[in-house]
Amino acid sequence: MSNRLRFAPSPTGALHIGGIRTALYNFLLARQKGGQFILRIEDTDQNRFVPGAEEYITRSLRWLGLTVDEGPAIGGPFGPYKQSERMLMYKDYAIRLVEEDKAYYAWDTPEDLDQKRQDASDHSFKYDATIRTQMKNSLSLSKEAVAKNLSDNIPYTIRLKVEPGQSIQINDKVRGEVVFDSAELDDKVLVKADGFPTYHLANVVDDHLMKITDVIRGEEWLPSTAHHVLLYQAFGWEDTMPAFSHLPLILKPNGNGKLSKRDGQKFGFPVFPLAWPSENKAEAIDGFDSFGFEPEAVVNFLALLGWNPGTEQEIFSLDELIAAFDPERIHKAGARFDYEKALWFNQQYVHQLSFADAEPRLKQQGNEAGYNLEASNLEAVFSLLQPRVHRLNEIIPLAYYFFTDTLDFDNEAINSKWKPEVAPVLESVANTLKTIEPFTFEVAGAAAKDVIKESGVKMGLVMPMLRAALTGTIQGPDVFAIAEVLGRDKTVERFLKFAKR
RNA sequence: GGCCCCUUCGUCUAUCGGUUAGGACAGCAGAUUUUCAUUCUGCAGAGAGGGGUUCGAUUCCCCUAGGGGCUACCA
Repeated sequence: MSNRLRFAPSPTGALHIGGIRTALYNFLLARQKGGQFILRIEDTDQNRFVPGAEEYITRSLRWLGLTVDEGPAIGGPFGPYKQSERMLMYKDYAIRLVEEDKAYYAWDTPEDLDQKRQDASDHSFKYDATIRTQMKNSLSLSKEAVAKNLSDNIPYTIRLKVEPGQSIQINDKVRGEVVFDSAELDDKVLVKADGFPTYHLANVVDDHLMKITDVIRGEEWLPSTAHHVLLYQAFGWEDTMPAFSHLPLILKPNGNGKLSKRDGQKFGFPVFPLAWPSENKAEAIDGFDSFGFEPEAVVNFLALLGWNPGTEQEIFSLDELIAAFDPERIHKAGARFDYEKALWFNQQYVHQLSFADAEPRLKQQGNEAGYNLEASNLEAVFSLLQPRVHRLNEIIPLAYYFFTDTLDFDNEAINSKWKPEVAPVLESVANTLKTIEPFTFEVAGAAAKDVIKESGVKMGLVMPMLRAALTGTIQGPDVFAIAEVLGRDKTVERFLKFAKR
């Protein structure tokens, strides 16, 4: 049987890059093994549901090129793929466990439990074998009381009956053998009082029903994996239990703890693939897309955050990643998010971009900035600026002087270098360029340099002013390369105008 | 507090007992670009600490320290 992997986010908001990396690793292994990559929406918590989150997840995966084989939008042989649409079955599975004495009904209210937690001095309260006979459940109550509670429809939870004295061994692809003592485990809630399953139940049932073979998920799930193993055993599914790989967490760039939503806003870099639009501006969040990142670069960067193939190759296409990926080479320790390195990866991809790839986006960015791009040679502009930027969306602002005649002069920098004797030189350069043929950067450049030399004014004084005349700033691409793209008329006009400033 | 995981340059990492501990990002210096960016070259920079095992430990084991996760009727 082929490998079946799933990415199972809960739609509680924008997906951050930790989740994206999890999705990516699942995708890579599925593709490498010729198996299926499944999207399952785990929306069993009604309170945390966020409208639009599921759609955001779908859009993010599409943007990154992680195509889904089975999922809510496209269906598949094991659907539905949204847990809220699979509601009825979970409880039946749990009740089956109750009937086999592997789980039980519990009528303790959240208030009861809170009280118990407060009564215990530290964090010592644990709903487990040592305490369950003192609680309100179908193990401690008389048969009659249980029957009455049930017939009275008093809301209950169903808890897994964890028997102490067992050693639960997990063979994790990343971490090796991890052992838990069942005496340390609590009787996890399987079904909540509202009838919804908890993650633990729904996850195990669905992974079994959807024939999932490999579970790749975040490290935060490692402790509860012991419960999941117990569940597989309770259901008699241990033979088809998936292989587990628990991923290291992505940490804050500096300081302690895992990367959070807030870090993006705090440090000024994206932590989400796509921008999360919101009418409330304070809630709107930037994404790698709105920062001008290439999806391929994000994939490449994330793939190498916590995993590497053991070679010195750094740039990987998605296909190369699929070929090279190996869960056993996933690093164990958490990895700090490094925005500078992400930028570097993006630069590598931006420099590889063809004009055909870039053109539609440049046009859109130009239009959004209010420029009319039609009059200029966008392809030439692109090739001039491409090697200079880390992100595609830096080009239009940097190249604004090709799209407007209203220059934004950097007067502070210009005035500090301006000498009056430069003005006549600018004029003679302009006059020379009026007739020079052909108007290319080599020919025009050579001619202009001759004029400057003859004038006796230092080259270092004139050149910055030529650039300032064309662009408004004293840094940027080669002056005559700009001039060629700008064309003879505009070049001459700007030189003359600047000479009279 | 308890349980579990982790620990190589500032950061991401290679090394599967014997290496001048390699690479990348960032940093610094130089070259190119009469600017800036790019590009190229070079420099600097690491095995948390302590015990073992071994002829030999970054590598295996233990302890300590530090970091992280979990400890919800959230996922």
